[in-house]
Amino acid sequence: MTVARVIVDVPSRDTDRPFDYAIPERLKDWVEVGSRVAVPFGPRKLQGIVTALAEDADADVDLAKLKPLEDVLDALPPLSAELVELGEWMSRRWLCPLTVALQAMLPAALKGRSEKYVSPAAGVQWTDGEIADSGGLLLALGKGKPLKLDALLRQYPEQGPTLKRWIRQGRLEEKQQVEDKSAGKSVLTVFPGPPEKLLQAAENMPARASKQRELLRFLAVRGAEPVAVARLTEEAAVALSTVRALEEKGLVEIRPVTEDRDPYADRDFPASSPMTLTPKQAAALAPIQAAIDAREAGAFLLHGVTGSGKTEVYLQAIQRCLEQGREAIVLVPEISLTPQMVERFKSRFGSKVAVLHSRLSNGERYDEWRKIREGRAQVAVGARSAIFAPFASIGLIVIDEEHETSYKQEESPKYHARDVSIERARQHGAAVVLGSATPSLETYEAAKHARGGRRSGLGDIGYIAMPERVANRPLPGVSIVDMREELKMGNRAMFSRPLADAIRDRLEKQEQMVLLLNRRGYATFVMCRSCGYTAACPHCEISLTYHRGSANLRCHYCGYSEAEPKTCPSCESPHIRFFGTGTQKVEEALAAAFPGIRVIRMDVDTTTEKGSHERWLTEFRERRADVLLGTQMVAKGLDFPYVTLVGVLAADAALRLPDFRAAERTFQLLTQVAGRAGRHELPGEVIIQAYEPDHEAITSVQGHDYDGFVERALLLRNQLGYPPYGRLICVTFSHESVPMLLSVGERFASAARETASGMGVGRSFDGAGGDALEVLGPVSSPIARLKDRYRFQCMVKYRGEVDASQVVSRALAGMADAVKKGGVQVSVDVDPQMML
DNA sequence: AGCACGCCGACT
DNA sequence: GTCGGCGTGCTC
Repeated sequence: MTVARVIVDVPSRDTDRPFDYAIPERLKDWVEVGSRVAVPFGPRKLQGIVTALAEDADADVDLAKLKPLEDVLDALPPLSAELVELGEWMSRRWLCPLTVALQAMLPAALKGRSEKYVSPAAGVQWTDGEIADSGGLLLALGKGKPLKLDALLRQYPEQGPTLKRWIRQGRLEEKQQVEDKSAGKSVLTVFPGPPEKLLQAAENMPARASKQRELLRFLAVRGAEPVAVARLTEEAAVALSTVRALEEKGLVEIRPVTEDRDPYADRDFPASSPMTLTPKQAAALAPIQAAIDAREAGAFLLHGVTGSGKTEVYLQAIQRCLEQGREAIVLVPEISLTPQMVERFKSRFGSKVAVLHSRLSNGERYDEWRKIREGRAQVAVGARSAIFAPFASIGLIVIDEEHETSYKQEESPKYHARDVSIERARQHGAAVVLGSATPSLETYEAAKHARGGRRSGLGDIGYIAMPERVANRPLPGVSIVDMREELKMGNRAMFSRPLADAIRDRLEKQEQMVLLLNRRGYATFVMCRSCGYTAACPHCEISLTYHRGSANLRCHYCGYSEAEPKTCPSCESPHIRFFGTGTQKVEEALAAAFPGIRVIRMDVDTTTEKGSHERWLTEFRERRADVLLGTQMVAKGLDFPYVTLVGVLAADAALRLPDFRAAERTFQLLTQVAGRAGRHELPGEVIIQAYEPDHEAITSVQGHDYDGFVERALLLRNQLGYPPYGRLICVTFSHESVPMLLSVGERFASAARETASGMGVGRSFDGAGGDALEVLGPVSSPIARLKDRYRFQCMVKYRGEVDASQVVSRALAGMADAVKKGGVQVSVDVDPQMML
């Protein structure tokens, strides 16, 4: 008998293995590897994914005792055998439960949690007293429709015990159902009759019915194409009743239609055709096309300076891929997934493109996802999770701005889309293109062998350089201003004199500017100038940040907030002040120094509203503002022809963060933002303000010297055993009690060391070459407390061909019971990107 | 992760 | 005596 092997949706180590189920006759034709199913699991009902079909049950389970699958939840399995396999690989690679990996591949609409419903059992008598005492609960239930248990508990909190007792006594019936939120939205749609008939009817319409006559003529001209009621009433400027009146006369038909919510339906994308490539672009495209033609997995680093025309290379590579009947995935960092970006792909490939980004509603994203799943789209453009686009035959995966940290997911599964892309490409025989002006050191090092270096963890990566801008436009001139000198000269303003002069100059010429406030490490926090007290979250070891709008202090980690203090809570001094600089303050300073200046401020506060990001950029593009001021989000991918000045405030703010990638990040950010200037006819200029102007991360930007910066950085990484030469796994333990954490941490550290030496891995990390693994810690985490739990971490640092994931998972398995009993939470981050 | 089963304190 | 506290063990 064929059985279904199912991974149930319970994200824990205990249940991280397949459970076997019998397949009832009625579901036989529907169950496949990758099917989403509802299964009974103990006393409850859960969602699961079929990961295999087997001829016989697992050895230690009785075949006769298997429970049957309850339902197959989709007509078309949401995952394929290939994606299930990819999930298994992820689970091993990033040490997460398989269900967590699989879940990451599904659109939110399919992550149906199971819900409990309650209804009165048939034939049960209720006394008047019970009905009265239940405070309306029984009356609500008496309406016949089963109600959600958790909603009832929320609505009638005092009735909780009574409710549970009745369920136990069987007087109330409890049913559990796996919810299916996947049903498409239905839209009321008008189906007009033939135009001649409509025109004739318009003639015969009584004189008073002018609105109906107008509508009939409108429809006749518009044609027989069905149209949504809401759209029609808007376009024709008529009331719903007018449309209904035509329906009653049998002139149009109205019925609900389940249709895709195309978020770009109301936008026209002018068609674009492939541009003639520059010789450099053509030279870059050739090896990529050759790899696509060869249908063998392979990866390239496309190292092109800002403005070198990488996107056109992507587009033509995708073109080749589509010509072969294969599909393509394009990953873009979330914040540069702007309409500008989308437009380029939509213009070239039209309806073949599905767009996946976080600003879509769950329903909209599900519709885009379905276009891919059902073969109606061949190109997926999206943020990180689009790497799981359910294509059948991928020919090309592009990762634009591959150095961006947003490709690493910070929650479990803590995967890196770059690594996933290489594994997926291996399964499909596809080409991977990693594009960047400032490649991550990992990628750069992996590509080095192609320039005469050696191999590394990412495997063999080809190297393609595009060192010049299109049309030989020069890279912008970069000057660095030493803010300490400015201070010495008596300038205490936010803007140095060179920057202020340049701003004034651009205002005069009516050109545009981008101002970047590097706020990481410079967050606005509250400090008492008398005693040095700083406001911190009482649950997390985190400074509270000041929010002017609501006049309160908030914790960015747990959401805790308190009123802004008037006096210091510690010494009662009134000299308590807000430190650091926010974009608001810069905006005010700009207005004061340059009267009449028009500023668009973009940061988390002004771009949370849906579509606001796009609106601001459009406004700036149309030159209705002089300055685009913002944090990191103004640094990426924007392309405005009239931007001739880029200013950076506090360029070195993040340099001293305790993260070994601090310099790399700073250099990348500065280079990226510098690239926003002078991308078209007008030449660009960049002014960087810094307190540490001699730091290499800053001076290298001046010379546009990526290679030099990176070579020196790599040397340092090699000496210290940091990535890409050594690799890291960060294991964090959290608990209310510090002694408990210390003991668990010590146990882990010694277990990991023992496991490693049992596998024949040495500990010495000094000297060159060879396999080695060392365990650092336990030490207090950079975030020492979060939501009232203390945090300690151990860092596993290793080099060579060590299976360190295996070491960590074995060490943790050996202490699983102690960890569980003690209530210690463990979180593992393989290849952590953020050391904070 | 839930959820049930199971074994100990404060109430009708 | 019972209701309910949460320790522990299982889920095909």
